[in-house]
Amino acid sequence: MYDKSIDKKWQKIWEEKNCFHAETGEKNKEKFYALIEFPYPSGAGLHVGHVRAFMGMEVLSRKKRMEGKNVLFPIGFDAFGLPTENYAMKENIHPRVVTDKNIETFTKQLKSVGFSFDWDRVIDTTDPNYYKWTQWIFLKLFEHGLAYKDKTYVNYCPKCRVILANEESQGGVCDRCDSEIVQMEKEVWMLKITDYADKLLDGLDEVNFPPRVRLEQENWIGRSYGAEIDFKLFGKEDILTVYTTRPDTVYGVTYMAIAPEHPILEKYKNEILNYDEILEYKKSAAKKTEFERVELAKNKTGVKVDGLEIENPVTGKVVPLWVTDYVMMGYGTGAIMAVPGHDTRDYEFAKKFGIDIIQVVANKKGEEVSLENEPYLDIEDGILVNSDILNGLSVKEAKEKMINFLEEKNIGRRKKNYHMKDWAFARQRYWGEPVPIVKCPHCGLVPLKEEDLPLELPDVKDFVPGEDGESPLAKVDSWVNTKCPKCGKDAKRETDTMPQWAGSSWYFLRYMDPKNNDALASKEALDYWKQVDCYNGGMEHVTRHLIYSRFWHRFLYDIGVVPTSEPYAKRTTQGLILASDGSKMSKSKGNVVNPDDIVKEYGADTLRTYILFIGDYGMSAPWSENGVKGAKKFLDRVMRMESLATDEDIHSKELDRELNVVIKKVSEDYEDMKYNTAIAAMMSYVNVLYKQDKVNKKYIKPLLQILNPVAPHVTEELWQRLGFEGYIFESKWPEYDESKLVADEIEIPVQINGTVRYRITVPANSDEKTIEKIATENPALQNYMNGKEIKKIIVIKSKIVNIVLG
RNA sequence: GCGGGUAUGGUGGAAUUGGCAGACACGUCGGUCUUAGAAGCCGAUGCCGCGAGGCGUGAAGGUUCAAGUCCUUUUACCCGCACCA
Repeated sequence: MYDKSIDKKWQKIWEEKNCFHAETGEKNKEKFYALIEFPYPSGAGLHVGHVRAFMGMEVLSRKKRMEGKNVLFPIGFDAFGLPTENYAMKENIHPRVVTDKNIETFTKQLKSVGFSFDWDRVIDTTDPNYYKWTQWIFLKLFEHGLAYKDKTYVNYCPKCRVILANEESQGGVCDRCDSEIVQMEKEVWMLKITDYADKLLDGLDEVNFPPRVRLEQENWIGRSYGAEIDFKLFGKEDILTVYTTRPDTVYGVTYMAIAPEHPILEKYKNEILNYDEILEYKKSAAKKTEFERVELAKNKTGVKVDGLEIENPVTGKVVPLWVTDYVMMGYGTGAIMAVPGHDTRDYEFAKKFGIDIIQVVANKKGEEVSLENEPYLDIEDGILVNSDILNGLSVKEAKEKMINFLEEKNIGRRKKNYHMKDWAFARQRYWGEPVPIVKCPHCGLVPLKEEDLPLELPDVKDFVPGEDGESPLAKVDSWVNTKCPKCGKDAKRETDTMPQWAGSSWYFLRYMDPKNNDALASKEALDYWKQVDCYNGGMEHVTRHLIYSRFWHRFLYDIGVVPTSEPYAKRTTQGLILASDGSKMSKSKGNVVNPDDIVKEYGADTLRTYILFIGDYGMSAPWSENGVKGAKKFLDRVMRMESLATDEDIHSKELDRELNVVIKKVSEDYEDMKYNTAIAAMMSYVNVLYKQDKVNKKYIKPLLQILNPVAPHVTEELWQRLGFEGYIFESKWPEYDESKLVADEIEIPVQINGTVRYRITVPANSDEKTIEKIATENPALQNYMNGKEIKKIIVIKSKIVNIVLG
């Protein structure tokens, strides 16, 4: 029986021996850096989802160590953030105290599952010795013009009283509390991630990410190729620049449209005859929630601007200007050239407001098509018509020709555009890294000197943020008031803190050298560990943490701090664990499974084995209490092999084969993260051993070794009981013997017209001719002949025979 | 609306990429052990049929000697983005 009391015994030994510590710079071993997304230490404690997410790399790490690699498998805590702060406010405890307590709980829980982390390298993003370097990177970004302060429209969550990045307000709701986001104009710190859009896209070619991860990042960055065109305000000096991906359709422009927030409205308010009406529209548009905007998408609204007209610089044609909220200030230039003939939105708008619709792209034969009910969108093989110099060209040719024309005439230019926006990098909260910048009335924004880092959070009693997005730090006069590092005169500190994603954007570098006081990590450590070899985490971080950290890392590479351009060579993802009814586990539904309970009742190895056996690692799967019992039963059977084991000289060709097959299968499946089938193969092997009265220990020893990464406590215990030398975790990974994988004779199914009818036994390496002969000579064939003749025989060596009768 | 994914027994899930569908496990049934139960061990278990046999991978077509796997059409659910100009 697997008695859970052995868990503690081995965990104590591993801890005392410090077995899983990785030494930087070891020359005679190949390095392997396995990374898991470090947890946020919430009060809820460890979740079975964490265990699944960590187990993938845990198995790989233990295997690689046995294969003689120098494995870095670290753990830490991403501890800044709102939940801790909210809890601290509610209970009136300092977030430092809450964080320390939660980290302690997590640590205990992680150790009770038996994870083989390097506990000497634990990091905590809220430790000043850590965030000193988060601030240092910020200063470098500032120095290189990638951190700037700007007054823009930002996403604001009224409930959390905090500004959110685009990535944190997907779908128009707050990442944290699901409240509706409002747009607010505010001056905040931004990081110029858009400068890195191309590098982030191109870098995807250098790494091994799952296709859907790659795709989501590509879509999120959203690069498009097109042109900017400078339209003229008719009779004025000003121009109205638009961005379009379809410069070929410029002859089809019948009106122009701008976002309600477009500055040109303010500038020309004295000449706009219906300015009041437009202001009214602007107000009502701002009031619409994200939800309403999407819901009402089909019903376009807008107001015509009386008093301003726009001249098409290519055709000279003058068209009306409209204000509409289907044009966004945040994308392109906030203004579009509307081509209702070939754009769905423009078409709907034109139909509703009775604006002309002109066809400029015809089908591939050059025939115009009816625009009665819908726009013509087939750009694949369309031919340009009604377009003067572009007539007769394909869409692709016309685009090129028009862009060249625009650049020649200096009325436009080739332009790439991105969906991704700059990163709003400020939170109006206490529990975050202070921004190391001083606001000086004389010198402007002045960075702190490097030697003055870390800029520590002041110890305060009141963490409640102000009503209108004011940071609680603003209330701490003694901290806010300081001297300008440049001129020495009175100045004030920046009171916003960094967002939660700051600390996690570089933590994988700190693991390489976690206690260094002179650099984020030493050059020696960075050069040795280079980059993460395999990084496992959730899909939910693909457009947040994974983009942010790739951005920071690429920046650090560009300024010569790190030796590789990409932080993660390979990315893998685990699926969700659902509740037993298939719904999501959630605190409110009360269906969360606590790993502690499983460890206490069934032992750590049961939890580990079950979670890996639950299904395909990348797919979600429902929790099953019976499944847990099944895993326990398997481990019990493994333990009971003790009574099967013998030193007697019993050998079997069949067992030799089974053993070599299972070693091969499990070794390969672990690498492919197919843990469920690896465990199934080991179960089958155990079933085979149970058929024997006695089993020589040589058939058990390698099984324990390949099972060790999954069930380290059980295998370590049985290893010791069977008297094998040393500890199993430091034994050498077993190799399989290729020559022993195949049996002497194999059974091959024979199909008649595609249905299996009988089986034949042939020598393992028989050729097609021999197999055909044995198959056709089998008397069973006669039962199916019935006067028919053999039309064809297909023989697939060592797999199948199909005899076609007719 | 666009992009991606999934669908296989009573259940969770396998299936060298076109070659025995249902590995492994749960559940159920039977046997064994026991005074009895539990645990263990052994066996059976896709569906219909007494049987020969037939039918079976969301649905409908197709290609092929052979299809869960490839093609065409389609349905449901999940995930991501969303007026992307």
